[in-house]
Amino acid sequence: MKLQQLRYLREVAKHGLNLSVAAEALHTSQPGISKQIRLLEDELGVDILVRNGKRVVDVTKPGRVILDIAERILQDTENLKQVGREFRDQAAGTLTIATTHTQARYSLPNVVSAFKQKYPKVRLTLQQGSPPQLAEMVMAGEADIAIATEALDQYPKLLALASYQWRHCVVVPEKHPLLKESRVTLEMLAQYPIVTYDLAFAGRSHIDEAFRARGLAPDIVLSAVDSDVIKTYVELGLGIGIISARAYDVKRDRNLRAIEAGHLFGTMTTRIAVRRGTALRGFAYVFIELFAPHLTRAVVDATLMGEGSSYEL
Amino acid sequence: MKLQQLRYLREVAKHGLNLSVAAEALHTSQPGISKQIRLLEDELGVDILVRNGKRVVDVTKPGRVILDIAERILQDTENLKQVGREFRDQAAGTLTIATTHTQARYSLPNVVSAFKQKYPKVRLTLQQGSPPQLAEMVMAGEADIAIATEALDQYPKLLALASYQWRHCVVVPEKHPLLKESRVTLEMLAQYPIVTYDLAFAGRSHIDEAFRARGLAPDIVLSAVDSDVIKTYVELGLGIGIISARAYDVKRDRNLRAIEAGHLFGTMTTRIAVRRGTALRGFAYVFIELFAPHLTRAVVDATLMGEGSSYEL
DNA sequence: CTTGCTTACGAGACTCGTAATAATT
DNA sequence: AATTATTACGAGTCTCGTAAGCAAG
Repeated sequence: MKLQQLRYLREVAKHGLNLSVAAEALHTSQPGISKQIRLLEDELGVDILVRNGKRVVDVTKPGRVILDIAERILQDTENLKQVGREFRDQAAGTLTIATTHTQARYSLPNVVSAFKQKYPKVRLTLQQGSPPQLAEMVMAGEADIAIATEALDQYPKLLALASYQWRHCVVVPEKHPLLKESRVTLEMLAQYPIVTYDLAFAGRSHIDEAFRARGLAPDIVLSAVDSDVIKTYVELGLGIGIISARAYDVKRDRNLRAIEAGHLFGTMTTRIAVRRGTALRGFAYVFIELFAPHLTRAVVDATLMGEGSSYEL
Repeated sequence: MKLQQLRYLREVAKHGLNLSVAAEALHTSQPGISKQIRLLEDELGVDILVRNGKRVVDVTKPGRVILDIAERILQDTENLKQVGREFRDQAAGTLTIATTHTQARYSLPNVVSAFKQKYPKVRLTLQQGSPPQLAEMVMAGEADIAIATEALDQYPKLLALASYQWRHCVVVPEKHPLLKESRVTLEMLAQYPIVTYDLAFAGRSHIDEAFRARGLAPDIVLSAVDSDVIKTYVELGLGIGIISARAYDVKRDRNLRAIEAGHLFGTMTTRIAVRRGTALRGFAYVFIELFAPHLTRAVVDATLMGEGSSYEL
C-alpha cells in the first residue's frame, strides 16, 4: 500500500470519479491513476470503484469506508508536515482566516494587530466569503480558521466554538422620526424601507424570523454582505439599516444614529471554527485565544480530543 | 513521505532506539533503516531522533509528536486491510480473544459455542495471560478483544466496557466447620489457611483490600491464576478457597461446598476491552454482544466514536 | 466519433542489501 | 574490542509517462 495510491483515490473521488480529471489535477497521467488504484484494490482484495465496462460509475460499499480511512491517513500526513513546520520555526508560517466582511472590518482589527505584534514573521491572510463558503474553505484546508455568525455549526467536519455574542442595532440618518421613540418595535421598523445583510450573513436569519413571528412583511429594499455598504445606503436615505451593533461607531459614523434593537432580534453567537483532525500551528491557538480569551489552547484541545483527536505541538 | 519510513520509525522506537534491532525485527538491513529515517527527517525538516555521534540516544520533542501521528497512520493502514478482509468474506477470518483462565473456563464456553455456530468459518483463538498481559496483547494488535476483571480500565489506549458483574464465594471440603455458620465473616475466614487467586487476577485486589480494611492478615498459603487449581488444592485439604461464584458448579464439584461470600468482598465488574482506533471485524461485534448482550454494535461504536473514531464495516 | 479507462512498454528513479567506514561504550 | 550508526555503491524493482487499444455514450 502506498500513500500515493490513497492520494490518487481521494482525488478521483473528489472529481466525480473521473480518472482523467483527477490525473490532470495531480499533474500526472491517466494510466498511472488507473493502475495504482487497481493495485490498491488488488492488495485490499476488494473493488473500490464500480466500473461499467470502461467507465467508473460509482464507489462500492467497502470503497466508501476505504475512502474515509484514506482521507484520515492523508490528513495525518499533512499533520506530520505541519509538525515539521511548527518546530522548524515556531514563530513563522502562514495563518489563513476565512471570515465575513463584517468580522474582518469590525472584530478582527484589534486581534490582527495584537497577533502581528506577537508573531511578526507569520504571514496572515484574510479570506472573505459567505459563511457556507468559509466552511468549505476550512474543510478543504484552504483556510485554517473560519469566523462567522451563521452556518459554521452545521458541518460535522468542523469544530465550531462560540466566541462572543452580540446584538443588532438600527441605524438611521440624523433627525429620523424613529429617534423620537424611546423603545422601537418591529411594527415601527416595518413601516420604513429596510437595508440589511444578505441572506446567510450576520444574523439575517434571525431578523427575518423576528418579523415573520410577528406576522410582519418588512420591505427589504436592499441587502448587502457588508455593513459598510449598508451604512452607505442608509446615509443616502434609501431606508433604515439593521446591522450589528459592533459595526456602528459613534465617531466614525457621524451622519448616522444608532438605535438599540437587541430586544427585537435576540442575541447572536459568533463562532470560530477549525477543521477536525487537523493539527493546528501553535500560533493558530494564540490567534483563537486573542479573538476569544476563553478559548485557550487547553479548551480547544480538550474539545477536539473529545471527538477526533489532536496532537500537542 | 513513505509509509515504509513510518514503519521503520515505529519499529526503532519500539526497540529502544536501536536501529540494528529494529532492522532485524523488520528483516531488513540497518543502513536501510538509517537512510529512510534520515530521509523522513529531511522531508519534515526536523530531527526526530537525538544522535550522540553515532548513537541514537533519545527522541526529540517533535519526534514524539511524529511518532504519535505515525502510529495512527499505520493503525489506519491496518484498518484498510481489515476493511478488505471484512468485505471479501464477511463470515471468515480470525478472532483472537485474550482472557484469563477463569473467563475461558467458566464464562466463555457458552459464548464460544454460540459464536462458532453463527460463524463456523471464523478461526477462534483464546490467548491466556494475566490482565496486564492481556491489555498488552490487545494494544500490540496480537489480540482483538481482552476480557478480564482487573486492570483493563487502566489503559488509555483501550476502550474497556463493563460486561457483567459477579461476586466471590468460599469453597471448602465437605463437612468443613465453616459450613455450620449461617453467615461467614472475614474474621472466620482468617482463621483458616486460604487458597485464592494470584495477585492481579479476578478480584484478588478486592480480597486483599477487604481483609486489610478489617485489620486482618489472612494466611494465603497458595495463590494461583486458575480457579481449577485452587479447587484442586482445596480438595486436598490445603485450606479454604476464595474463588468466583461462577467457578463453582454444584454438579461438577462434588467434593466441595460453596459458601456465599459476596457480602465480604463486594461486587466485581468484568470488562471487555478493545483497542481504540482499531476497525473491528463485524463478527467481533457479534462476539461482544454474545458475551454481554447490552453491548450491541451501536453501543460499542457510539462509545468509540465519542473518543477515537471507528468506521462502519 | 468523442470521451475515458485499460493494456503495453520503456526510461528513469528509488529502494534495498552488501561492504566499507567511523564513532561510541 | 565490540557494538552500532553512517556512507558508498550496485542490482533489482517499481513508478510513471507515452502510445496504442477498446468500450461506452
